Amino acid sequence: MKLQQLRYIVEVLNNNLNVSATAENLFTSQPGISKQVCMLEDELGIQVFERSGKHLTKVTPAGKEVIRFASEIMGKVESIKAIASQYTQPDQGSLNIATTHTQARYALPEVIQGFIKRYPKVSLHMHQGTPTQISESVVKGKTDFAIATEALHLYQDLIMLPCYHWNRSVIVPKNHPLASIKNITIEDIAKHPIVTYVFGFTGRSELDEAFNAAGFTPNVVFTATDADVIKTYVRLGLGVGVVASMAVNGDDDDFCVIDASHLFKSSTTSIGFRKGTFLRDYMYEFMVRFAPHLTRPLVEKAIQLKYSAEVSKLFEDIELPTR
Amino acid sequence: MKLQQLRYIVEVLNNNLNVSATAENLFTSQPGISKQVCMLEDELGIQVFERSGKHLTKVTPAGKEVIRFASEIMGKVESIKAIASQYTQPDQGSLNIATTHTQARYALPEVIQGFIKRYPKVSLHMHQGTPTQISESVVKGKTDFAIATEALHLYQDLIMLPCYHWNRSVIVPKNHPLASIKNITIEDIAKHPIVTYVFGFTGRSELDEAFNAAGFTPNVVFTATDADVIKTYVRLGLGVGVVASMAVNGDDDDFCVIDASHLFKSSTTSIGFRKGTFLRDYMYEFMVRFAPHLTRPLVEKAIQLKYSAEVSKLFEDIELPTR
DNA sequence: CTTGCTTACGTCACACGTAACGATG
DNA sequence: CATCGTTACGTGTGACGTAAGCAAG
Repeated sequence: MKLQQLRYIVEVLNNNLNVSATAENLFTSQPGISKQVCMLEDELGIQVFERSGKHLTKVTPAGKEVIRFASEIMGKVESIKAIASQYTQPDQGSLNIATTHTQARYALPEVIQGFIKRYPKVSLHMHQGTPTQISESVVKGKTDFAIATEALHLYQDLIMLPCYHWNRSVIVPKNHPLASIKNITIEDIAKHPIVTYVFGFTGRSELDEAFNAAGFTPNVVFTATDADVIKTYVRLGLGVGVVASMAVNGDDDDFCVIDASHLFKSSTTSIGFRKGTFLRDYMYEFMVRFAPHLTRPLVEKAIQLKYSAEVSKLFEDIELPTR
Repeated sequence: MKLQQLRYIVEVLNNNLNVSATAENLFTSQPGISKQVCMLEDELGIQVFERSGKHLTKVTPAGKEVIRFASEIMGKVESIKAIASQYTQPDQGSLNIATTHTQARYALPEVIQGFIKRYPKVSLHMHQGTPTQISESVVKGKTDFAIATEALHLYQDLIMLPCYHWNRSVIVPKNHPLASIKNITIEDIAKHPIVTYVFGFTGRSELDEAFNAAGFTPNVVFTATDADVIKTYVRLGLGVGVVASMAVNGDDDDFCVIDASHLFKSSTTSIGFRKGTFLRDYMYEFMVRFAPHLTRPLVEKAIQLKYSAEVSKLFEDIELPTR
């Protein structure tokens, strides 16, 4: 059994069982991969992939389990390299952050600015995507951190640490009837068409929940994955916008911004990373900059835990900031 | 980076930094290992081992971390092999159990008899040792299961599942003064010299605790690691024996056996295995035979957890047998 | 007929073993 | 001087790339 063979089966799966594509991505020859995969299967005495003729059609049950372990092994190999770099070039390396537009646009800029100043030699990459894509990218080891409000908790192989709570605001054009109402209610909003986040994004579920609880059905006429787009359509008069408050804290003085923290349950944004991987010093530093309560000892303690319930417990007594 | 290189550094550490000894154990040449270790160090750009001249003296801090990951990788490599065997020869394989004399002699025979009958092709190996040796042997991946009352909980990389409670009995020769006392107390026992387990073995700590709590100092004149030896010395009139009740449930009619379950806190024997390894079907089967409440779904649930506190919680509502 | 996996074959790296060398205690 | 790790060198396995063969949609 060779490390390459394990890498190959993992990557073949990541490339939808297309060996040719895998070969291109790994900058090697297609027969090379094919042969190594067969040799591994021979050595193990099992098929990892099912074949119809000469095409790989799917992964066998045994293959799934093997690939799962193989993937963990590759992760740990990366960790060993990271350990080495940590000792040879503590201030150099790369930091890949997978996150949503909301975080990238409103929560992260300041943190990243400070981080880059402190670690100018670390090359920082932002990968934007849906919460699901984000989580999977971290699980697969393509990115180091996932930062999102949704979906992270669905992945058992992620360690997920709460960072901050945030609330929503309602935005309407200045001449809109809602602009003059005091103590706005769900009922008030329900009378108007709504423009907000796509389902599965940026705490969208809390919105639906609040309407449900109040006995109304929200008339969502338009959804987008980011607040900038939502704002644009609110400006066009398409409806009432419901967005994260941090997205309207700035200089949007062509809007009327109505705080809605009393209407919707606050959401929590978390940072997640892959279980069992080594974290560079600068990664700890990034976390504490993003969420000051995530000190290194606390994070290390959380890493020891595995079950999300235990992690929640650890954070029970910690006051998270609200933005 | 090659799997062998990782195996080599792990094994060199296991052999107390003696490369020659490592080579012998791995049935390969000493220069081969030496070279691969150097090559790995070159590739990583760090020293794994500190050298004084040409002797390996100790492991560098970076080396410790690297070896930790390397060891996990080797464990997962074994898991992949186990998965393959599970699919090719579900009833064949090996089962290595590390345990203490008490378990091997009194708790396991029946279970093992049944197990061998069900899985005649599985080769079963018992490794006797101190609780510490047992735990380490599992942590290092040399054995599959650790079964013991003590020390297991000290190892973070072990998943440890409670199996059964057990109590102690006092044994004295038939003509001994204690033989005629009704409702025996700690005070009664404290008047006599005591023969019991070595510290760190078979729930010895509970014995000291009980004496302490009652305000007496036990006069322990002789300790042994197993009940058979203890019995022998009780027969010689050396003192009063305090042993696990399961060790005297048989045909020891030359003794007076006095139940002492009201005097000492009961102990719990656990089974432990290495975190993150694949368990063969027959391993699950072994566990459920040893401790009927350890059904496969329950064990799988426990595997998901990582923190011992969570495991304890999982078993809170489960009634363990007492022997 | 195109896409895509496998087989065949030649080349080159490299893992391993033997033997000699050198350092430590 | 005995133990033990490194260096030197020769050999053979095997990983990889190129080219040809062949099944599926």
